[in-house]
Amino acid sequence: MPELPEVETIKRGIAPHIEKHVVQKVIIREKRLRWLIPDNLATLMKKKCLEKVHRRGKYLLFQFSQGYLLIHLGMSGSLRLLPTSSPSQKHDHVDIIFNEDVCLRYRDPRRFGCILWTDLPVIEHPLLKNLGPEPLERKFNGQYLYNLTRVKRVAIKSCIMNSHHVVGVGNIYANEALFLAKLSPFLPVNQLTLLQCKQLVKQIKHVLNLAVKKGGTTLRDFVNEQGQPGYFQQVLQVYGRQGQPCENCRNKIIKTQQQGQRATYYCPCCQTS
DNA sequence: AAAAGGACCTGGTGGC
DNA sequence: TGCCACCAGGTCCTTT
Repeated sequence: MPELPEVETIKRGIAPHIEKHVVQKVIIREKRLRWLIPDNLATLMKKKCLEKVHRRGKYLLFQFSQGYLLIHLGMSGSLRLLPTSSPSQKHDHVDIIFNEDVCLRYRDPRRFGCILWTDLPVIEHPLLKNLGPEPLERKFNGQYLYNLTRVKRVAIKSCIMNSHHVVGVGNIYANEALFLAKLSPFLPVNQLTLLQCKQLVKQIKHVLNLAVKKGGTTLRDFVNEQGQPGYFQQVLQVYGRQGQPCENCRNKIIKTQQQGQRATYYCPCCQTS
């Protein structure tokens, strides 16, 4: 389930191998992702030079000599670099072929991801233009979070997972950051003090930076561009640890469904405010 | 207006 | 062994 660290890991892995290369061929085996892959995508991309790979939130942006390819991995998507001759398997929906040694292969069993093309300046694309700041940039700071939340009453966990407020924080890292900041996931955001906002932002940045360093989190199916897992799951403090002792106070970690939505993991002893 | 819930999708798991 | 219900989760859309 790729969150920001996983997408960043993939970006760093693939970029050196495909930047400044020209697309020779695009194979689309299944176009029914979250939205249909455009019919003319292969024509649009053929013979175009990939200038640079960017990331915005959990989106990968492939900047071509003209136009951008947008890829989102949903929760089960992966991008790997393979020799063009390697046989495709089930759920390998798209190949972007640069030469016989370099094929960028998109796999997504659950098809929650998307592959789209835009000729607009990419930040004006409807999927990107309303996104909040990048969590690792200075614009995302305690004061920003404090100002944003004065008139809202949602639970803090929902707030930081909302991509209009800050991008890239999914369920795993939201749970982890709240634990490290010693904040209850259910706390209404307008009750946060400025100090608490600063602590939470600090921990979000900390946990994301550490996860990038570890090459992401692999719970079930995340693999990097080489098909290898990440190692951040070894550092997880609460996510997936229900019934196990809190590393801080040894009380049991609790798992609940947050308003029937995503699973929330927390320590009821340490995360009290 | 904000918040909550629904929908999309498939593989893995656990119960019977 | 087989069948089935259920869960996982990112994000847009719809409903409250």
